[in-house]
Amino acid sequence: MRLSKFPLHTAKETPADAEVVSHQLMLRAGYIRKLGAGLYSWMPLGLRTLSKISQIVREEMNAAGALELLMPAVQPAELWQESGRWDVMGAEMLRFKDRHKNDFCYGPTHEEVICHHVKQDFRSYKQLPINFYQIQTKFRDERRPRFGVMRAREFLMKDAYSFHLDAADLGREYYNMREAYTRIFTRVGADFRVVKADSGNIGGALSEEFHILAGSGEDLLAVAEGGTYAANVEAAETRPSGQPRAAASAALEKVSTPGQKTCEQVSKFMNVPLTGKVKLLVVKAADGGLIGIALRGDHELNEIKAAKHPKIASPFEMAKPEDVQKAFGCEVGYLGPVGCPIPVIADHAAVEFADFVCGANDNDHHYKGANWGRDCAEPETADLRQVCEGDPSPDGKGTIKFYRGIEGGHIFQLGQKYTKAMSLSVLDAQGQAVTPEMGCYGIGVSRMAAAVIEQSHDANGIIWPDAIAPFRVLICPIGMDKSAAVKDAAESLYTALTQAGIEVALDDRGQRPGAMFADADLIGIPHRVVIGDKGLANAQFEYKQRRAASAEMIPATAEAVLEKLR
RNA sequence: CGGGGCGUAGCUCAGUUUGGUAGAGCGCUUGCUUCGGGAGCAAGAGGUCGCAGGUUCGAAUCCUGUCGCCCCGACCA
Repeated sequence: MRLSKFPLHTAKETPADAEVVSHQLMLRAGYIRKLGAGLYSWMPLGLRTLSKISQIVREEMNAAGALELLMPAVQPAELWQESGRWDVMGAEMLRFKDRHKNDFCYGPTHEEVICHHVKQDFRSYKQLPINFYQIQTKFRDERRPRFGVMRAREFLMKDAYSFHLDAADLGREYYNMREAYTRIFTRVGADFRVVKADSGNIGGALSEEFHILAGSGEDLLAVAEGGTYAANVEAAETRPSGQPRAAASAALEKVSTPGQKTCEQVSKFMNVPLTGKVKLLVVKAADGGLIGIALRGDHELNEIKAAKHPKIASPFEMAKPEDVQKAFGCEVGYLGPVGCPIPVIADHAAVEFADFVCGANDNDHHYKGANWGRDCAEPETADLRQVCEGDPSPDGKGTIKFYRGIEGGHIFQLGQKYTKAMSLSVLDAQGQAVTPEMGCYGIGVSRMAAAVIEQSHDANGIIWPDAIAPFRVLICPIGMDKSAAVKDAAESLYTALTQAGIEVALDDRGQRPGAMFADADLIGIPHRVVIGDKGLANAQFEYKQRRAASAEMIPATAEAVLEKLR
């Protein structure tokens, strides 16, 4: 590609509304342009990278035995009513009517549609297993789109759906996809981790996320140092310590603690560590009433775990302060398990110590020397808290450390949730109707481009891995319009590399060197060849890898350049 | 959804408090000089000041409405 014929709209100044580095650089380098909130056009330069990621995904999905198809982005409401998600999805799903006043949505995902098609054409166990995928534009009306294409409303996604006769075969395909994803993320050049995940409102049993590690990531990951455990903190388990609780040694004593409402305040006021306090949260119970959740003073509730507890309402909802006042006769801030008027579930860690401090269920008062079993009932326990950095890994191997990550892929074993809802069945070898097991596997293709930039950039701009760079090599001729030697050398190198199948760009815009170098660094082309009279006098090109600190001189031949690309 | 902020040239922003002929830098066009890390000089082009209504002799500026965009929050015992 000759840059004189290619729209390279780079900017020196950082756009005002871009917060994260990838968004800033993609705008400055002209990869994307914004159309509206969470809506971006991919300009020719950006589309080259986006297409490369798509192609890697496509190649690995094909190699893994999945079959590409393409479904409509617009979907009729009936399918969603059938699965029961028309009412569940909420405002995130963009809905509209056609001219006949029929309801439609712009597909946020395609479980319903693929189930519909499998139902149309699949009758026999002999036709299973099958894995369909597509690379397609999705729309999710995010409550708050941000970070450019990283959390856009419209985005490019690879979504795959597999169908199986039994759970064992689903498990096999799940690991097949896990392997394919690992190859995809590796080829794209990302530093990533596979972590256990919460399956969210998609449902299903087992699920894992592929996270691209970056400090700006929206997700917090709990990874075991010195072990293999890794999970999104949303899903990271905690385990009882296994240490027996010390015997009660102090008498229960009510203490005046005027105005001390938070754990931190009480801890400081009474001079006890946060780890010696039990806090009580009041939430909506599954039966419509209220239920207390006891946590150690320094721990935080994991709402996702709470919502999964059979006695706690799902979706999770904190009790209103008025309702707490009515039930306890005191303000939120003085609640505790001793003399608690509602049932209590405790996190494991909240029952592992004796002589604790807690709210007295009386304004401006706390208890000290409180003990489970003596001053209040031994509560039911469960894993309800957020994992902490430094916790032992739940599998016993290693210690938890936190990382930030950008979710680039997510794989699920859905089981029969959708196949059942959509009344899908095939006949097995015995002629019996069987509901297939289903898996689904997504990759945020457009997000991945931004995530790689978050991970790979410097003060001058993007640093693309070779595999997804819009061009692998950029030729910068110095004084091309003045020097016939430079022009000839640049043209013949350009031709030779093109013929060798290398994606090469020739900066024939007639820019000054500084401007060419600044653009080269900003758009992040991994290999740069500078051709000038000085070098040619010694039969040399200057070669520089984008990531390298300095350039080197190489023989002025296409072979020498190709050698550098190997 | 709640809170805060911003809409003025392609981009980044002044100007609004205190109403009086629309500004700068970058970018763009032309010419000359320059030419190894975003050149210099000169001459230009480019804005119904988000939109609608109102107040006023006069509105980018004041008032009302509206649309768009951005940020923060949605863990509290």
